[in-house]
Amino acid sequence: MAYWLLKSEPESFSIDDLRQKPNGIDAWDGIRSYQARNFLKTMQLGDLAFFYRSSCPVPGIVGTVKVVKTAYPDKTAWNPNEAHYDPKSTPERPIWYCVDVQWLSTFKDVIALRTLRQIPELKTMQLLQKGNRLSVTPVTAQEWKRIEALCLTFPQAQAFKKRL
DNA sequence: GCCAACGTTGGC
DNA sequence: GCCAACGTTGGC
Repeated sequence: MAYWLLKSEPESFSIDDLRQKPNGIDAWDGIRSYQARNFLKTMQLGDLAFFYRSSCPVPGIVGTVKVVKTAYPDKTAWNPNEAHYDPKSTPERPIWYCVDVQWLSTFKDVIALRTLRQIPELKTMQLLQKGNRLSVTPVTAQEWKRIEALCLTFPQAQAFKKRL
């Protein structure tokens, strides 16, 4: 089982948007970076991911999700009306892929990027590396555990633990 | 709004 | 295949 971090801008897709989908499940689509796509393709059923919100007043981790469907062609790439339309990708030769994720938990408080930077054990996080722009990054088991420990100080910790 | 970092494009 | 120009991301 692997751990990940998925970025999303709350103005386009928030963790509440995901939670309100049927069964809290939706496609993590619109990824148009080869590096990020390659990570998507290595995801396995049951992998866990942090939901990170970016481009907002307090960027940070807001909850967790689970991979419930492994990589399959991203249909939004074929639709000219979609923001992430890419004519180079076709149903016959798809370039872009997505996975399905299911909402697991929303933290009572965001774990701000600013907070993450202050934790010595998290210095290795890909998210925190200089110039990192990848919207899909791997998280090590140690990093996951360290952040989970942070979560357990939050009031909603019980719910979080139960769901995992 | 600024700008650093980085990926992509396209001329050569 | 090089690399300058350009576009995008995303924190601040």
